[in-house]
Amino acid sequence: MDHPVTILQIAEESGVSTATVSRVINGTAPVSQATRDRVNAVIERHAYTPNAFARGLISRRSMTIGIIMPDISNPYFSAMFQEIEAAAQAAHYSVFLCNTSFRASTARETELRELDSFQMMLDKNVDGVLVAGGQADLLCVSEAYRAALRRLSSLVPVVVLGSPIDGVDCLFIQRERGEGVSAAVRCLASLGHRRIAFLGGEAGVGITEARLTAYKAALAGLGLPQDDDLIALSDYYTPDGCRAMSGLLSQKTPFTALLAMNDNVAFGAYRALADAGLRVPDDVSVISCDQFFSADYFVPRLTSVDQHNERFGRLIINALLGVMNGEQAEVSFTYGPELVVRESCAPITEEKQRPGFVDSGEF
Amino acid sequence: MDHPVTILQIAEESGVSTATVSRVINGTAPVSQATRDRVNAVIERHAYTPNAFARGLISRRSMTIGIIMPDISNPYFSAMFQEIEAAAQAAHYSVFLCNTSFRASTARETELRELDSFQMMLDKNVDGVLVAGGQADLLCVSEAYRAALRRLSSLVPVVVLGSPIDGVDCLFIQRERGEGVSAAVRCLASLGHRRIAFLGGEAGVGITEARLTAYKAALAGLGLPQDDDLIALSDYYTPDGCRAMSGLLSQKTPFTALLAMNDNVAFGAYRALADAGLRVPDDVSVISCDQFFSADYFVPRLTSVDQHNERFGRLIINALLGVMNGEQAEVSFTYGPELVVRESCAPITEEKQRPGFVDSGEF
DNA sequence: GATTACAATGAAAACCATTACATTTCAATG
DNA sequence: CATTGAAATGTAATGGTTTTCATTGTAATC
Repeated sequence: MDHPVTILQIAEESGVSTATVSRVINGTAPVSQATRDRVNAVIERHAYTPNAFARGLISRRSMTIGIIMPDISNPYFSAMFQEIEAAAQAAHYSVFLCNTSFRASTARETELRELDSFQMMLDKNVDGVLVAGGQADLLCVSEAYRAALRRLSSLVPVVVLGSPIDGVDCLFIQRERGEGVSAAVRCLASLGHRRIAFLGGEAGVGITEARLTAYKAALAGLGLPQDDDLIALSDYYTPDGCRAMSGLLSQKTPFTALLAMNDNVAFGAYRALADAGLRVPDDVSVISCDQFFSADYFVPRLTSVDQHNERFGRLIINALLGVMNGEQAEVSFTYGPELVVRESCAPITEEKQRPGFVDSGEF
Repeated sequence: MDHPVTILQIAEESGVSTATVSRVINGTAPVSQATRDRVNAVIERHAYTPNAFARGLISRRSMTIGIIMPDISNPYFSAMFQEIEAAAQAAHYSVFLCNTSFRASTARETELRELDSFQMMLDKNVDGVLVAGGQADLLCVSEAYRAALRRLSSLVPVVVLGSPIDGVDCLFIQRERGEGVSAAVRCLASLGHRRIAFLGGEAGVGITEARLTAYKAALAGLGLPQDDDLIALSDYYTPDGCRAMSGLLSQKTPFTALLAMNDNVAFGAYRALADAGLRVPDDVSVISCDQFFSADYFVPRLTSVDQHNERFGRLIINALLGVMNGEQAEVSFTYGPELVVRESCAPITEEKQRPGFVDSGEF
């Protein structure tokens, strides 16, 4: 590997001081056209790039934003990441991504990895940190986590997706998360469904609990029966959706419609339903709460709630950039969820009832 | 934001010199137990972390590896990324990810972004770069790209997925890419299929062309008819697969089986087939060349070639780590592709032939 | 013509950790 | 007891850039 060129060599070769070269590069002070041209020519010839370490040492800025996410292979997060990267680059920042959770890891491992990732952010001298969808969105946050977040946020601007934690100086961003579920339940109810199952998500996680609450409230509001046996939590991926659905089916509690946490879970549910010989929407209607990108290609096409995740991604990165600039911007996400009706829901009719799936109507 | 603690403050507060503190932190020279304890206590109390810039300035290492990938939202790449991140972290490196292409971007934009990303890698002072699936895998590489890659690789160790480019000092890793296709074609042929379509992928891209070549060779080897009308290239995503499939169907060229570039494309194909009222595998058999993770959940389950992409991800990151350590390791990927037979293929029978889909057998 | 203002440039300090080199201390060896 | 070697620690140089402060030169103003 060649030894990189330094600003001193550029300066000597251009017959100026390093200060002048620096000024040419950064435009921080006027430099005569002649000198500028001369220096630029030398820079060009050597393809010189200033040493980021030396720069950072003085400026105390790395022009890097850190993003902590559980799992980039999850479409929800990868879509968000792309928005974030694009917006960051537009502001001349690059992003440093840290994955904290793989599908197989335990909650404990995930927490440890997230705590590690905080330290990594400090090690990398990032100028700001975005924490999306980690421990912070747990209903119950450990003391260690709280302390780590407190320390992180005392050293660098931090934006967290989740509900505020006492004594931690971050910007906490929380979007409304129940509306979409309510709309979905209303939609199913309007088609005549009374026994609606809830599928996927993890107990104790903010988003899941919020949706569960909204689901129960919507059922109550519409006078529909509530049955804990119709709630099958698991996780956010396809195998989880399939497993949860199978479990629900083997339980024999009757239902005619289904609310899935996201398209992945719905995909798994389709699979389990097919295995059981049930058809969507003839036997079971399905709505997914979180549209990714492929709902339109499901067979049958999946009715899903578009939560405008890309827009939300842009919102949070801009919020972080704002905080980094010392702005005290108010953050509010005004795009309500939008139920996109496709083919996976049908009105309930007597003949469509699966044998054994009897809604006694006694609730 | 608090002003971070420096090594000098730690030194003063511990009553030693900065050199000693450094030795305590890095273990580079013996320090008496008493001093070590004292210093560590102070470090602990201040939660001191050495400044990465100052460190990097001296060590010339950032302990960061750069990864350039087209699209992290593509499961192929996100799975690879996770392997890479895990292996890198095990070696105490963190990864800096750079996405160069979004679904909507043009080839020209993508090339520019990839060139930019090279510069970003240099700006970030990464210790090594992995280039996966970009321009380098194009059959025809532009002169600008070649020059940029030459420069990059003269300054930092680089591993590229693709075929060697003259005068560029990288480690080029190329895996065998035709075997899987051959196996798939053989499988379909053994079921009696003679007219097999090829779906997805982009013309001019190494992986696509390699598979196309293998596809043609396999057909020829088995004495099956070749028909360019049965080749529908597009891109690597679900909408592309759907579009390509629709195009193929509207063309009316008869076929009874289908080779899809990957599971995304196959998913789109399923959709288009359903739209046309065709059933898998009764009317059309489908094999995907590149299994992601959800093949098992397709309805019907998708027969797909497992290319061991996770293993391959591990191989390339270890190759890069090797190159960074100055090893001249031989790289060879010994895991052949594995055809995982599921439900999407069926033997051809007269009665299953779709009306109008006649294999005249004249080829 | 003297004064002022500013453009253009350079010298040197600062940023913070690491490390080569120097010094001191102390135990072990003969 | 003198000598040797290693352990323990300190001093100061080093890395590459930015930036403050100082200096020179030049044009504008009265």
